[in-house]
Amino acid sequence: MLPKQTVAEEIAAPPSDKAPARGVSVRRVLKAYEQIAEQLRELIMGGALAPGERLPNEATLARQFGVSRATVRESLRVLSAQNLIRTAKGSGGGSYVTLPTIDHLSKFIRSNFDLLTASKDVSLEDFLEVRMLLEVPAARLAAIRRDESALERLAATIPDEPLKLTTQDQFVFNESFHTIVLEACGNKLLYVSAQPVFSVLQRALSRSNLSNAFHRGINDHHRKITAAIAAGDPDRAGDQMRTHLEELQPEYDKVWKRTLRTGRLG
Amino acid sequence: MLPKQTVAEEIAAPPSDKAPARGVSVRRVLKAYEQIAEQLRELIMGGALAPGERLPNEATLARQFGVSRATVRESLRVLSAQNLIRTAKGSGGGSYVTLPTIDHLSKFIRSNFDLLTASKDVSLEDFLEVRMLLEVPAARLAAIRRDESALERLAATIPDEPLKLTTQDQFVFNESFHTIVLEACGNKLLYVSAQPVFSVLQRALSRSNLSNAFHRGINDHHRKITAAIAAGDPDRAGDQMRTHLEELQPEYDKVWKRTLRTGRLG
DNA sequence: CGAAGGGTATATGTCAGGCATTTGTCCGTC
DNA sequence: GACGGACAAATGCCTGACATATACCCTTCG
Repeated sequence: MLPKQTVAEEIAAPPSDKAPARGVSVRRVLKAYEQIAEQLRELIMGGALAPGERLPNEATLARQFGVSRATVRESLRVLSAQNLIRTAKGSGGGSYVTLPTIDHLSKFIRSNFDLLTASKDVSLEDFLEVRMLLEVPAARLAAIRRDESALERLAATIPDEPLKLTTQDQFVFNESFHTIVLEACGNKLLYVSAQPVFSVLQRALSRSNLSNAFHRGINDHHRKITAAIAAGDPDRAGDQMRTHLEELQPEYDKVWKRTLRTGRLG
Repeated sequence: MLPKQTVAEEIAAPPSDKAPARGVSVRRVLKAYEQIAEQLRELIMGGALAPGERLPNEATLARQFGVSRATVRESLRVLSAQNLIRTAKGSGGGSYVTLPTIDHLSKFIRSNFDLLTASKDVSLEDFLEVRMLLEVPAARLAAIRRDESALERLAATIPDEPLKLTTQDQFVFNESFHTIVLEACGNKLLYVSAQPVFSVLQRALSRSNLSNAFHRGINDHHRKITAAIAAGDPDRAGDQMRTHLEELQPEYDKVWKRTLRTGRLG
């Protein structure tokens, strides 16, 4: 007989989707709401249901799929958790197909990266490494593709009187600066890849008490990077960003372990 | 009076979460299942509910939150769609906290990137740019951190007799090669960032008919990259990867628009 | 003594039906 | 023409019940 395995154990090591026990290929029995969600999902991904389009109402879907309304609703919750549909009450309400926005995606990735920090799979060094890989080129690209509005917004993230700000406010400025650099690089895919990485690191730092000198130093860096971008000098912008990140590293080292110990959300 | 706005219009441009209509800060009314999902989610993210831990059964949750079982279930579907819990039937069943795996995350990101290609926000150039940014350093790192097993698996992805393979099989080899390079770089965060980008591009190509000469060329590149990694020469590995990607670019150009026209899943 | 087999408790999965609430629309009134 | 109320169309949520899968225990038989 097959070795006994309780549900709890199976959940710890779930069976792979495509690896059958033996040669024959079989699929796990899918619950009704999974099948419905899957079908609707494919209709959306395949373009059969265009963004903005309205799905049939729940009662109709229930009839079409031959299930109860409760089951349909559970499927719809799955889809809406993935930002594929939105649902509204009332007349003219119903479920509408939506494309996930960059920000949805960014938020989702970030919260998952957050969880990765808790696992042993990914280390602080990994985060810093990827951040360096993405933000240095982003600064370079920003210098090449800069426009007036980006430059203005960048300048606005560097406070004139840093000493008058609380640490929390400092971090708001800080976060804005890096976000705007990523926006200014003109590549939304790069933005959405780098933003969550930065964001996780940032939040780790934001829970520590940092000296005024530290914040002054950061603002200095930011000013230099901004200047290089404004000058349209990609090499200098990249170098400045690299230096900036390298000098931050020791601070992250100090804070990281404490973050893990205190728990993820604190 | 405020301008009229129907549900459908509101869905096209949903109100920002944090931007209040006027000075006072108010929150949108949350549906019951949203509140419950949010609470449970925070318990998980905050570590109050550890991975592997079992949630109370649905009836108990319903009592605790003061709602019906159906409402609790809709919340649980949301969480399980985000891979935060898994649910099993039967005695010893219930909902167990799980951390999303790297592969879950990768898959999810990929399917969202897929949708991005359909929007006008992200272009082919953006994809190629990010891919270059990530895979070139990945090849460099792989050369530095390589180990025996990775080298073996890399070699196995380069067929000796490419002409005997179907196009589809070629792509399986192809995909394996790049995936293994990303794994061999030793940074799981880099892996999970780069894999979806690569994957989207790859699938676009895989629907076109490519010449045998093309496949031979790719295998050649792969061989050179593998050799550089095996030799532990990061500079050469990076250069070879860059060349490889640059030479692929024209092919993507040819295929991309057709992919968009035929629809995403076609 | 050990293995096989059945019973049972415990959960989730699904259904049916109904009432509450929200919201767009239509229509009548002033 | 503006205002206001009735109405229709959806989702939101509830109650109660039955179906089904599964772990665990207990009995029985080789």
